[in-house]
Amino acid sequence: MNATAEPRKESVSCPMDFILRMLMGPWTTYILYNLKTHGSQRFGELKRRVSGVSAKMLTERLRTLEGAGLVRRDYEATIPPKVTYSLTERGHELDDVMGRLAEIGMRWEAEDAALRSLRAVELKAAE
Amino acid sequence: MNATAEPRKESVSCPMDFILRMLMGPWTTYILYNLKTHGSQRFGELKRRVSGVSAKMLTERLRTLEGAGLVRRDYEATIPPKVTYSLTERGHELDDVMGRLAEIGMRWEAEDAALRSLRAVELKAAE
DNA sequence: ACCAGTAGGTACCAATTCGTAACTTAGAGG
DNA sequence: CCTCTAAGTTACGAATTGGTACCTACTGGT
Repeated sequence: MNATAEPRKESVSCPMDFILRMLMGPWTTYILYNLKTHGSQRFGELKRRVSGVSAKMLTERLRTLEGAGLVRRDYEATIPPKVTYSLTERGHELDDVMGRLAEIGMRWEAEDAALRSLRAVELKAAE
Repeated sequence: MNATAEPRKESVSCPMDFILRMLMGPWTTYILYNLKTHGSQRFGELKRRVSGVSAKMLTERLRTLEGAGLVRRDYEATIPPKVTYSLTERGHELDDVMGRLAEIGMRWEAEDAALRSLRAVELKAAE
């Protein structure tokens, strides 16, 4: 975390920042989640599963993930081309952290929901 | 994600997506890191530490973090107003995960650097 | 002949994002 | 009286982003 005045843009420094920027790109979590739970998949298959994503975005995200070594791309130049994506070893290194994040996220969501309904009850009682 | 009428919002709702979207906002990791390592701080202090951030962004990020319950905002209406920010309990729940992420990020960075220099050496040897 | 599917690439377009600059409030110091 | 400060808020504007539409090449179905 360098202190002094720098055009921060490319003076990366925080390793968390880099990795989070990767994980959090538009559809990234959905893509990684699908690759993790459904295993190796073709482009179209993945696109259908991550419903709503455009081909452009999916391609771009997959290329980025490939560049970071999280995803492997296997290209078969058969006549309808067949491209298969899967998680690499490195991709699987995130399983643990992602699991914890998901767990925390769900817990917070539940806590917040409980708080909200509690407040709703109090409001009703106050009437 | 975005605008156009999505079927997605409530159907899948990856809890990780929510939490990552929070963590990854523009300056968020720097802010959380600073609050964690330097403890409770005033706005200006924080702004100086997270060098490069604009007041607008910092305010917006802090408000979001406050809304998510990760950060506490203590406002003293003294004449030059004094506003102090600190991590909440919930904010500290991320310490562990953030640490792991940072560790993984640094390891990957080191691995990549090693690979690059290895390749550089090979290139030189091939000449 | 025409359409669909496979895995994209490219051009364009609208919306969102983020930075900059100016304004605020009220007291303290000169 | 004038300016400075802290912690913002608001308005404006440029840049980035992500979607849509259209393009490739090839084959199998009707």
